[in-house]
Amino acid sequence: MDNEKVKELEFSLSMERFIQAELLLLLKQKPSHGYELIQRLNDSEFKSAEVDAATVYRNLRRMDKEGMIKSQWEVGESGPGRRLYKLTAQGEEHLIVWAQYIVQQKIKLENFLAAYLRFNQ
Amino acid sequence: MDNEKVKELEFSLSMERFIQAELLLLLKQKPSHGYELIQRLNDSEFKSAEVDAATVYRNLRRMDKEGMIKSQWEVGESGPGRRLYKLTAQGEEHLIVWAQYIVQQKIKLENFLAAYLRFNQ
DNA sequence: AATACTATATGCATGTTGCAAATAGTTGAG
DNA sequence: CTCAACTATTTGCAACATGCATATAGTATT
Repeated sequence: MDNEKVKELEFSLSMERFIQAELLLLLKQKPSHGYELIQRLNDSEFKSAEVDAATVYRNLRRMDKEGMIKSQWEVGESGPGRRLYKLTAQGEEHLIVWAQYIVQQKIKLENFLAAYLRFNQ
Repeated sequence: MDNEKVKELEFSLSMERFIQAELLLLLKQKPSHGYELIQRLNDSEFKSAEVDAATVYRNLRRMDKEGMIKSQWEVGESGPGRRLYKLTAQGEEHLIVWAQYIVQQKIKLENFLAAYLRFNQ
């Protein structure tokens, strides 16, 4: 476990940018564009509330700039142009860090719930 | 499960105010003041990084104002004055909602990890 | 021509955090 | 006695992420 990198995430994030992890995973499964990712997010098992489109587009642009994903403008046969995103090698590594971080967060929640239940019975 | 109330939390929080849940639980276990709560948080099983004092004090004041906890100024035999916090009935209810919310978040993380592992093997 | 759907981007107010710094009483070391 | 360290709380500020609303624009349907 690369605890150093998990620490880096810990530093600036709580659970806020969880959407990034979701997007990276979806893009690992298959390249996609923003609009489609929004639909896939709303279908996926790991969603809670309806996602906000602006948040998705903004996070995609950020990850693009940071090199985790790369985009390519597509003028399809129909509909407006769209930006097709693909996961990069760097993004794949980042997803691993995310997974480690999420494991830790899950443990944290479990510890909380254990303490909560222990005290409630 | 009171999904309406869990929804309310969902609305404005991601995982940011998780510290509130931790504080409510600690105060349910026993009344405490801010400085002590910081130490208890750093000892507790459900902590991740070192907690920031300002964040603790601010959240305590907020929850005080909102009626989830109530404070009482104490001039001890030694050391500077301190604010002793106790959990209120309303706070106890709120903690239940938090626990429900945390269960949901935990499931969300598990679903993510399941999808991640499924795709990685 | 009007409406709906696909598709992306941006502005703005709001809320939370971390760090730093201010304040202040108490205790212990030299 | 004085300086440092510890207990204890508060406030200011910049940074950041989000949600909602809005703008833009191409395409398809009625």
